[in-house]
Amino acid sequence: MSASSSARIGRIVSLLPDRASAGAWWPGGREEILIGALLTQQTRWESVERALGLLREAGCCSLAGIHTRKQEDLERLIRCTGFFRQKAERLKELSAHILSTYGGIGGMECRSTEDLRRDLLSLRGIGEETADSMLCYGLGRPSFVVDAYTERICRCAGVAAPRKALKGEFEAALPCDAGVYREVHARIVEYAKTWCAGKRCGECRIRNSDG
DNA sequence: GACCAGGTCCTTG
DNA sequence: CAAGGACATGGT
Repeated sequence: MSASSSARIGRIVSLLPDRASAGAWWPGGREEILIGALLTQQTRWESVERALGLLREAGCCSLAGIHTRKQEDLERLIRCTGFFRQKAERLKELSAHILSTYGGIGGMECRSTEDLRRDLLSLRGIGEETADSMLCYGLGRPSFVVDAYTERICRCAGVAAPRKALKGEFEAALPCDAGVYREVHARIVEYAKTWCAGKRCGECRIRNSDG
């Protein structure tokens, strides 16, 4: 990890505008956030909100609710998020695992972030991004989330590195704080949604700034 | 109709 | 280890 990579990351962060919306960028209780983190894979957030709403109405937007409900019902409720068969199955596996291993989400509090991350990654359907989203947004742990937008913004800024490396670089460049990580990640996504897609990409201030 | 979305897993070379 | 396909719906 060179000093210059940390500086490059710092420059990217400094160029990100404040979020347009105030308040929590990823709303919901801890369990809903874990559920949403899985549902949001390769899917628009609007679809995830729709599915979370349906789960709430059905009274199963919780680990216990997911655990109890028939897989077939879950598939119907989360259908709009795509990959609904896998996701329903994986939500059930996640819920069963947390309930049996920790006795509930509260039982995760006394474990180290490293242990929790390793544990989440051992579950099917939970890769690095999803695990970090769960840790950072759901459990308040300082584990920086690197997603497709982060990778894209960094590449545009001349920082071409695999996601795993980018995670380390952001964590080295930022204070170790879950709130800071959440805010930076949120800004990256909000910025990228507007400026890193379609024809506006050419106007991107990050792409056009010199390192 | 093509292409993409806040990925992950499994199979091949 | 890199590359490619599968998983699936919904919006532009």
